[in-house]
Amino acid sequence: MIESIAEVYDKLKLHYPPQRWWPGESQFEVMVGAVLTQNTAWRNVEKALDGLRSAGCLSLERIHQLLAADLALLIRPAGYYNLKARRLHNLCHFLLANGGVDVLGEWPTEQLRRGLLGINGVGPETADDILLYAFRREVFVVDTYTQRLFSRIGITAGRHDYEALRRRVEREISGGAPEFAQFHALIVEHAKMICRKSPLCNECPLQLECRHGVAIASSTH
DNA sequence: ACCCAGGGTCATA
DNA sequence: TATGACCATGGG
Repeated sequence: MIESIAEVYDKLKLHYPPQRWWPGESQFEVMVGAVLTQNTAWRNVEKALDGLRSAGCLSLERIHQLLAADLALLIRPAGYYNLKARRLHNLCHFLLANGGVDVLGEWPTEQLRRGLLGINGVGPETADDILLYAFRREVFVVDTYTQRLFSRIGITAGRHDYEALRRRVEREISGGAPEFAQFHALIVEHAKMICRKSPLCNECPLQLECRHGVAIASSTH
């Protein structure tokens, strides 16, 4: 039986290679990816990012200038393109209205987090993606995989409670931003593995999320 | 033909 | 506070 969050991290590190996660040419590209990947497979996000790049539009100024309709066309493979075009514009507006990415880099983490959450289209996970992977702040990202995993193991009582879980991981895992990033990446890697290869509890690689013989890979299984 | 993916907002009750 | 509808493409 798994008892602590640190124990989960240790097991994941033992069974999977170190993950290189969220490669991006710039902080801004990471932020764009964070919006585009909302409820969307990453491979589709890559297509959209490539589209923006090859159009020479993967920059704060260019996206800000684009008409929503044109932007939507460029990010079409990422899905929800009309919605996400608006959200990207909202993000750009926030960045420009506050002096740009470098100036925001000087903000304290809590202030920056509140600012990001104030953007229409940026919720808790997207904000924390940006804080951790674009600004390298000591913030852990709680995504649906994380919630499902911890809920199954019995670490959480199965409640949503995003903030509580985030704080708890940040308190129990030491090492700061690099460790938070690695932990999050390993959770996603693990989720992909069990989803494809071992949907059943008894076959899962780590015997990690086993509980009452129920599959964890998908809530609908 | 279905299921779901590295969510978030808004309208209802 | 808590559900439900909605957004939409692409791969399994």
